[in-house]
Amino acid sequence: MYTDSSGKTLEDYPRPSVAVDTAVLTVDPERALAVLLVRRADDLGRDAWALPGTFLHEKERLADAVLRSLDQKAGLRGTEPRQLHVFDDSERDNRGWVLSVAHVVVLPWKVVAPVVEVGPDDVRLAPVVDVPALEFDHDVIVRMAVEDVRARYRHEPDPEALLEEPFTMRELRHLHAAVAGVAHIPPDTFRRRMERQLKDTGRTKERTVGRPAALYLRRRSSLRH
Amino acid sequence: MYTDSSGKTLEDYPRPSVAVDTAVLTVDPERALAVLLVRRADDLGRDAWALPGTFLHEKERLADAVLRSLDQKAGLRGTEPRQLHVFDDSERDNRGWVLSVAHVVVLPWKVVAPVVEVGPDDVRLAPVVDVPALEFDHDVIVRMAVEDVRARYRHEPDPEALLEEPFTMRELRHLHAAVAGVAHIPPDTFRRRMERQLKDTGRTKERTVGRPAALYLRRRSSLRH
DNA sequence: CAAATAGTGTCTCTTAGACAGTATTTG
DNA sequence: CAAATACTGTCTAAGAGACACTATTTG
Repeated sequence: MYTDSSGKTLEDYPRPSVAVDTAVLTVDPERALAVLLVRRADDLGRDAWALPGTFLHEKERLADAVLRSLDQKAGLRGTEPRQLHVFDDSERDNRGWVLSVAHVVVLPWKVVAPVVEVGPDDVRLAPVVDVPALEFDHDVIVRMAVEDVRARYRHEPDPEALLEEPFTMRELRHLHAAVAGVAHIPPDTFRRRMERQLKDTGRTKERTVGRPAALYLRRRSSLRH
Repeated sequence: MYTDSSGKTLEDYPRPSVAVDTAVLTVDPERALAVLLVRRADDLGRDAWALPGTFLHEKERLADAVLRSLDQKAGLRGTEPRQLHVFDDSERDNRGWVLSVAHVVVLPWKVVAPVVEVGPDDVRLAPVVDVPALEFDHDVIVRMAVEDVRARYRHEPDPEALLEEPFTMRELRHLHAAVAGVAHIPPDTFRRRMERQLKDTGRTKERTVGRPAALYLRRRSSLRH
């Protein structure tokens, strides 16, 4: 057995339980940024809402634990979790000493909709502007997740590949407004900022009211969808 | 004992060892951004270099473990660690399943100098442009730490409070050049960007060659120093 | 005075924002 | 044609970068 500089072995150190908790964000048809919540019986047996999470399995990767918890709790698959922060207050979970690695996952509405619409009663979406009180420090995780995603959408067109390609400038703009949480983004300046970062297909959207809109692709087309 | 939704208790889950590893960055008198390394006997008993780190104690906060490891391994105190990332490859440490929470700490040369100059032989600084091969994934941690600090210095004057107040624009500019890893920053545009974020003392530096320079304070003066 | 350093005026370029105009479709 | 939507031209303001100029000190 290898030892560290003090001659102790790994077994000589206390080990915390390690959990992952995930803010799953999506944009609903009303163009609101929303987060997925799961029902959870709290200390007193009352219903409460929390983010989906799970404890780490033996030698499991954190991202795999995130995907496993989303599959088990909400039947969601195939995503790319990003780490946000480790919550390490020893009192944060009254079951014991639990570190939680907070993650964010962004999914298209098309993927989330079936889960919350026809799925079980203990999964729901809440708009991020109106999240109910959550268990543990999950309110903080939601805030960090929203900030993270908004920062990523600030300068790049749809970095999470929420839109199906090809898409129009209008669709892209509405998506960015939803993520940013604003009602309106000026179309002309938005176009000029984004156009150089997109690939023009040369095609236009057919059978529309008004002048047909050009169709674009992301430069680095996502493998998703 | 509280249980989770599956009826299992905390003890039913495997628990990884959890470590912290820290990139301590400073700017040396030659104006190079440098990282603190500690000597470590590797698998074969040969000398190798690594970042200072330690295993978490019972219910200890991560930031406290970072401070404890810096005190023990290098005699450094009084800092504000920031989390960078959790490294979770189960094979990353051949002693067993170890999660490592990487941190970055930025310290003034005045604090680091005594440790590396008169301190023990198994602590040294390496310029970040020329870091030797490190144990584990510590090379990656150094890269992330440097990126983190550079991003923080991009738009704000000395956010880590490396300079003692008051300081001149020239001192601030040289510091920012060191952090960014460039030989020169154009003085006029640098001044215009930073001046509005500083508090002018109205005083000037005495007994200098050339016109005396104005002395500035950070707006939100640090509690350190 | 020369040398050295501090600081300013100003030009160009780029970009965001605002706003009005032109272009192309449906019905 | 009107209505609707897509797109462009152009003005203004702000900021970065470059460069020359002025200002204030020491010796």
